[in-house]
Amino acid sequence: MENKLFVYNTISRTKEAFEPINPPLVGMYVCGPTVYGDAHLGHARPAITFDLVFRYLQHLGYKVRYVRNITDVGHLENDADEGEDKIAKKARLEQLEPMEVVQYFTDRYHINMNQLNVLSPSIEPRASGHIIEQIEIVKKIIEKGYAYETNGSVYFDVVKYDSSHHYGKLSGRILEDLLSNTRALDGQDEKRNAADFALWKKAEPEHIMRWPSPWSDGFPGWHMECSAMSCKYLGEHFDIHGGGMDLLFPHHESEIAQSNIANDKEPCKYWLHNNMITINGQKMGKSLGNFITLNEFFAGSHSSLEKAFSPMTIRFFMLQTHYRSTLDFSNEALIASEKGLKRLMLAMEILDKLKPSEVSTTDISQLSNKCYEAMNDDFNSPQVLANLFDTVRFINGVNDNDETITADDLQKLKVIYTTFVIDLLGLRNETNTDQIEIIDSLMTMILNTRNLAKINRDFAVSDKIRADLNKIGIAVKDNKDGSTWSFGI
RNA sequence: GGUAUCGUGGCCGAGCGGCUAGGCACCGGUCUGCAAAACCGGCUACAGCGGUUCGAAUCCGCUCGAUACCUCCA
Repeated sequence: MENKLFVYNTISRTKEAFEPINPPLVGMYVCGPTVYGDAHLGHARPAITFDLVFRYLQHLGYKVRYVRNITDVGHLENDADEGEDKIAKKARLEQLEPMEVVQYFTDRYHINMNQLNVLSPSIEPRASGHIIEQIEIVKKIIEKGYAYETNGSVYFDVVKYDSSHHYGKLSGRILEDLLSNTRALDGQDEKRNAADFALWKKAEPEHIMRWPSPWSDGFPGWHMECSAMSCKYLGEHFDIHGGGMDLLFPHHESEIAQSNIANDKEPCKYWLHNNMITINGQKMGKSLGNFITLNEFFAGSHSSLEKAFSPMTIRFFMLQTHYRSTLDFSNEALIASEKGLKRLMLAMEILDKLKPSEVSTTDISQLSNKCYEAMNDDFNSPQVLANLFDTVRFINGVNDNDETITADDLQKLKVIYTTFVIDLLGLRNETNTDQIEIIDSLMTMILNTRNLAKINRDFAVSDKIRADLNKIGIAVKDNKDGSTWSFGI
C-alpha cells in the first residue's frame, strides 16, 4: 500500500511518518476513564479520537492491539474534599462496595461508548487487577536506586532521574522551573523534593481500597498503572501511547521516567494527544453548572441544552474538528452538525438508489485520493468530511438528472462512502433498520391516502396529514414523482 | 508567573508561502397547490502591531485574549 501515514508526535512536536516497531503489528495504549461517575464530553473526545486511529490503522492492514484501561483505584476528590478516594467516597455515600461503584459506572461507560459507536478495545484492563505487576515495577525502581520509602509510601526521585535523563521532555518543562514554581506544602512532607511523585501510597485507616505490599497496606501511585499494564500487554517499548492533553503533565511525563528506569527504555515511539473541550467558550466544570454528561446530551435533560442531541450528532461534531484542536460546544454548533450529518446520511441513501448512465460528469478517482490524503495527514477527519460533502452535491445532481454517472463509477463511489463514512468515521444511520420496513409499509399506505386527497385537491386533508406526521417526528416531502418521508423535521 | 495548545467570515471549523475549504445560518432564484428537500447564485474572513519575502491567514518577534497543566492525589 502506498499510503504514507503521518502522525503528530507530541514528544518531537512534529508530524512523523508512522512506522511500526514490528509491522504489521501495532500496539496502542490509551488512558481510559476513572469510573466514579457518568461519562461526559471529556471522556467522549479521546474515545472517539483513538477509535478513529484504531479503525484507520486496521484499515491500512495493521494488526492492532488496542489497550484502554479502566482506572478503579486510589483516586482523590480533586475539588473540595481532601485525601479521600473518589471511589471510596462514592461508595460510602451510596452504601456500596467500592467495586460495586466501579462495576456500575463501567457498565454505563460501555453503554455510552456503544451509543457513540466506539469500538471496544482489544484489552480493557483494570488497575485493581494489576496490583502485583505494579508492585513489581516499584521494586525494580527501588533496586535501581531511583525511589525511596518514607512512612510506608514510596516516591520516585525526580531530581536524581533528571541528572541523567530529562524530566519534562514531553511537556516542555525544566526541573528547576518546576521546583521553583512549586508552592510550599503545609506539613507532612514525605517527599525529598516537591517534584517527586508517589509510586506507592500508604493507606490511611479510613481508606477502603487497599492492598498489601512490602512497604505498607496501600495502593499504587497513579502513573504506575499505565506503565504496568502497557508493559504487560504491549511490551516494554510499544508503538502508540494516547490520551488527553491534560495528561501530558505529570502523568505521561512520569510514565516516561518510570519506564526509563524500570526498563531502560522509552515506553513508546509515538505520543498522541487529543485537545480539550469547552462549552460556550468556558471550561467544563461542576462548579460552573455546565458539566454535561453524555446521557444528558442524549436525553436533552440539562438546562443549558435546547434539545436532545443524538450520539451520532456528538460523534459527527467531534469528527468535524481535528483532534488536536480545542473544540467548543454550543447549541448552535450542535444543531449545525445535526443537519450536516443528516445531509450526509441522506446522500448515502440516495446513492443507493442512483441509476447509472453512459458517462460520468465528474472524476470520481480524485475523491478517494483526497480522502486518503486527509487521513494520512494525522487523521484529518474534518478534511475527509469536506471532501465527502463536495461529492454530496454531485450525488444530488445525479438524482436530479443534472449530472450523470457510469455504473463503474457508481460502484466506486459506494465503496468510498461505505469505507470512509461507515467504516472509518464510524458514523451510522440512527434509524432502526429492524422496524423500518414495517414503518415504510405503513407510510406508503398513509401517503397513498394523502395523495388521493391531493388529487381531489382536498389540501386541507393532505396538509393535516403532513402536519400530524410532522408532530410525531416524520417529515413528508412532495416531489414531481410522488411523496417521500424521513425521520426528522 | 512558568509550560503547552490555540485565536479564521453571523456560528462551527479546514488550511502550513502564491490558487476553492466544508458544514450551518442568512438573502435571491428554479421547482411546488402550499411547504420542505434538492439544485443554481449571492454574502466572504484570517486577534492586534511590527518584520522577512516579488508575494503571508500561512514564516519570525512582540502585545492582547482563550483553554489545559504546573498540588497532596488520580
